[in-house]
Amino acid sequence: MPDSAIRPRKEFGKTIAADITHRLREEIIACALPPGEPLRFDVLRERFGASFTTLREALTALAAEGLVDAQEQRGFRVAPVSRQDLVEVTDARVLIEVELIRRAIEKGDDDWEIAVISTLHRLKRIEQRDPEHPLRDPEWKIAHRQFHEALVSACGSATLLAIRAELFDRAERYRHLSAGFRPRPRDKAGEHQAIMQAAISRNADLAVQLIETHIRSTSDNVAKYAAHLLDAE
Amino acid sequence: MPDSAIRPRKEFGKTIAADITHRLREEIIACALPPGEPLRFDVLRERFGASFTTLREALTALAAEGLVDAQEQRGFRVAPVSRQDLVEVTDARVLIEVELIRRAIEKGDDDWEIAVISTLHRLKRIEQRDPEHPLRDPEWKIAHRQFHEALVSACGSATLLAIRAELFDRAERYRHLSAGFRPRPRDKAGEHQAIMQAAISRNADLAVQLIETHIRSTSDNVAKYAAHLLDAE
DNA sequence: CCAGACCATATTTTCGAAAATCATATCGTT
DNA sequence: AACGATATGATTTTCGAAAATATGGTCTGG
Repeated sequence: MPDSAIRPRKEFGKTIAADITHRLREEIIACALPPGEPLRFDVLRERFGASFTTLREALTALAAEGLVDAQEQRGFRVAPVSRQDLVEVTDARVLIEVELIRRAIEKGDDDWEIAVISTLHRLKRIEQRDPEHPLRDPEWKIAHRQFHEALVSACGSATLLAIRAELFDRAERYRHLSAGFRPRPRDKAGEHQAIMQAAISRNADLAVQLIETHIRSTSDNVAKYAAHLLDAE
Repeated sequence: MPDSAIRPRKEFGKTIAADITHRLREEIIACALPPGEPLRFDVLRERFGASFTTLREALTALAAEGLVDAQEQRGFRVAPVSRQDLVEVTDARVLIEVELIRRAIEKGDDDWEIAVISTLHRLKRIEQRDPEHPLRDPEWKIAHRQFHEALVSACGSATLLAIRAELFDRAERYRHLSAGFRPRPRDKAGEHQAIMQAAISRNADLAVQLIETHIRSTSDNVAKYAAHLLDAE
């Protein structure tokens, strides 16, 4: 699926508003639209080719997700970043993800195991192609997300999965923020492998501990290498 | 502030869209708009006196909160209720509220104690006026919400407070759903008093246990007395 | 030189018409 | 009668103009 091809007006079956919401979300997470950036309608109108009201709907939805900051009567801007927000997002992620991993390990069936194993396999394959800059590869991003999603998918709560997904997005934006300044990725491949093994062997305590470390060390890395961006705002 | 007076076009400083979002949220939580009800624009347009696009923005925001169900190309409807959803909301609330109570008890200062005590006092005063039907009194609803909000307000995480608030709204809708069929309110006054005392005396374990019981028994009550509504859909 | 009022411009917000899409009824064919 | 295609009406979705509001600069009086 060549994304460079001319993009159809909208994806099949979807409203334009939903499509714009999706594209805006991607750009904000990737920091193509940097934190704090004012989102003026003229500019967005040109960039996304949609009308005022359609854009407004998309921005409102993203504001509810915490990726956009709505300032009444004064427009929208990309949600600013801060050290405090990074800490809150990290904390909330640990709280929820830990619980979901426990539930998934308890409830997961054969399909769950297969999903965990196959998404990790796919992730490793992509990492082999370009071991230096995984975060820049959009396929790696998708595969990484899908692996972590597969891990908790069997938890049994759509409500908590939706909350988890929002927090994951907000955290991923911080990862992108520091991506350009980080010297080298840690041994993520090894961490993911260990998490998978703990999950499949139903060792909940170990899986929980690994996940917590995984989340917190990523966050620490961001705080370290994006420090100048976090203190500026 | 007589709400029966002619409502101004919109509240001061707010956009019409934000105002409509607020009013729609209230009506959905109160089950004035019953679960599953289709939300057609003609009807809403007449009821709320706003245009298509403004309503659409409000509905999109509420969809992100889980109170409205957006069906692509086929409009919106009030989010349906189900036994499964009630269980998920209850579970998620316990997980988060328990954590927030712990943090608030650890971090709460004098202002927090004062807020907890005074919101409970206000709640008890309102209950004295009409001990039979507290849920029908809109002032009781507000006071009840403010007491529970005060309890966790000192937790230090705006992110988790926002998530908690959404879950509280969704749970309140279920309370309203069963309100008409419940024979008698339990001794809520006593429960709130006990929670307050545990919190103020910094007995985190006790407070956590009381809150969990409080949430779960409310949920059980809903499941019992609104059973016919939960299985229908 | 500063503070406040005023105007002009930029930007957001709202509206209803028009286009797109879906649901339903009707008809023709097997 | 059953089925599929098609037309018709109902409903949602999108658009750009128009109204409302904020912003920034200029002028005036102290």
